[in-house]
Amino acid sequence: MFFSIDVHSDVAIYLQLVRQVKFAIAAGTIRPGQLLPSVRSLSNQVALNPNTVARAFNQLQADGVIETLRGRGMVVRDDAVQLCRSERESVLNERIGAVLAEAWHAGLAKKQIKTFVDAHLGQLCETEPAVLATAPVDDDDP
Amino acid sequence: MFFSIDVHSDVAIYLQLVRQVKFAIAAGTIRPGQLLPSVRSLSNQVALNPNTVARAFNQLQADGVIETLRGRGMVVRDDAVQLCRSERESVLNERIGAVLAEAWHAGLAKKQIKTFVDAHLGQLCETEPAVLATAPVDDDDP
Amino acid sequence: MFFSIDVHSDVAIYLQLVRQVKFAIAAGTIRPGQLLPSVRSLSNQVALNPNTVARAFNQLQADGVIETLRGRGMVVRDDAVQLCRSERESVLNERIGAVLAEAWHAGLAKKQIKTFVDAHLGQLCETEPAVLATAPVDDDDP
Amino acid sequence: MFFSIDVHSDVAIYLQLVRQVKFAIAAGTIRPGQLLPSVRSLSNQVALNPNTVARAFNQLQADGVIETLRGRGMVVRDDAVQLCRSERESVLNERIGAVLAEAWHAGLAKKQIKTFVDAHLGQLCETEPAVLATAPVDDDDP
DNA sequence: GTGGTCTAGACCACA
DNA sequence: GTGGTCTAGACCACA
Repeated sequence: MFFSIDVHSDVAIYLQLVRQVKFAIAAGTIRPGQLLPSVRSLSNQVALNPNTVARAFNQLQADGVIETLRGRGMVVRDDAVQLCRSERESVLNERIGAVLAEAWHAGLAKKQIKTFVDAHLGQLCETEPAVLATAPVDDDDP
Repeated sequence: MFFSIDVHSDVAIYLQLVRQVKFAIAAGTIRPGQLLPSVRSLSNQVALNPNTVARAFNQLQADGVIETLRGRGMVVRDDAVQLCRSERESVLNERIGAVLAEAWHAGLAKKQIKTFVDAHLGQLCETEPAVLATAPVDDDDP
Repeated sequence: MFFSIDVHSDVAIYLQLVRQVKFAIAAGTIRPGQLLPSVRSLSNQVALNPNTVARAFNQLQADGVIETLRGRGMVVRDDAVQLCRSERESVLNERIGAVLAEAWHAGLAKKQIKTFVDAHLGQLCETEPAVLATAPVDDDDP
Repeated sequence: MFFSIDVHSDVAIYLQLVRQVKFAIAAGTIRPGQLLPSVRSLSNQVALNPNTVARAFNQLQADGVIETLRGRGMVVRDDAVQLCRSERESVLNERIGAVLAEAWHAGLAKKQIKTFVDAHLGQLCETEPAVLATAPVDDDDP
């Protein structure tokens, strides 16, 4: 389980962790029932203060993605996959809509916007979709 | 000169002001040589803390979009139009690219992303591009 | 706005704050649109670390009860009253049910349980319901 | 000897064990002189950490409910029945009082509280009090 | 070993 | 002035 933290990002570190865990669950890289690394071990691994990691786990718990097993650790909930998947889609869909609407209201022509979009989509095509796409998961996966 | 501020947005209020001014200049709604309202009057009009408005004006000045006319106020610079236009395009292009890349890295299929984009673009088509399109400006305008 | 914290309680301090704010909103002591005391002032008032107060506010925000106004503070949301009221009722109803069920499963006779309940309800009758009952609020209160 | 452990409960597992043993003794399901299963066998049976079971037994011993028979194991003490019964009543009585007082202080009307109580008591009536009622015990039993 | 809570103090953007 | 984030370190119950 690998996480890449960008301390210079404008997104809070603990939120970067939250997002990455959710996306990993949506992609099937992390599975229900799986025990997450402990706060201490993960904070060592990513060189963060344990409180920061704990805050991320706290958020994930509040979001219904993981739950704590007393004295054992945090485990991914059974219904986390569908939760994370639908959240992923709706969040990204909204964000795409917001950006396009902003461009439109800023006065960009629709044709211009389309040109931008196609250029970016073309670039994405060249690189493979990283870990996530290599692990498409069916719910009835072994 | 109308501004719509969303206090619930995750974008700082002063940045919302900056962005709207720049976009209005790019679209020709605000023109070079035009005198901006004073900090005091504008802060009254949009019910904002004067500090917030002043900060926005400072930012616009630092970005080379407006300049002070001694004793008269802030005025839009002659070269602001091309500045704002090119910034508008590059900023929006970058933002579009970032969102699409995020969706891609989150594991969304390219086809899925395209579906989202097309749906949003379709909706935009229905509404006219507001004030901005009604004031198309040539670069050699003032 | 007064809060009473019991540091010896088995309920976490920040949760005591959360609960008291919610109940005060449900009772009408704190109203929508009202600005909560700042983290710093409240932490001084109740002699707690600011982080602890911030954590409570954070929880309240996550629960949709309050929202932050950038640079101004935390404000009670418009829909907080009905939220807190329904939560108050459901939470307490559940807790009552749980205790009665526990007593029942522990082998207490129903008659015995009723005796206990009536004795306690009788005692409650003697004391007035504190601040809360003296401030029954209609939504269309001035 | 059956125990039902809820790992999601906010009550510590070892305390769930302690409570269930005490209630079973109060109800006569477990009787004085009876040998409890060993820590090892019980931890296997209920799939718990042996430490957890041992901790429960320690607590029961500290509470004077069970005692060690050298080389044979833990046995229920002769005076455990009256101990558990009186504790059962006082504990449950206190807990009922606490919940009702909380509801009262939260601003619920007394009438409302009564409605909740009666609804729950009604439901309890429908189901028979499980194992416990089938084993009514006299105090001078063993 | 595990997570939960609390304190203390720093730095930041924002209004 | 406001809240948000992060670090550092302590103590606790629990398994």
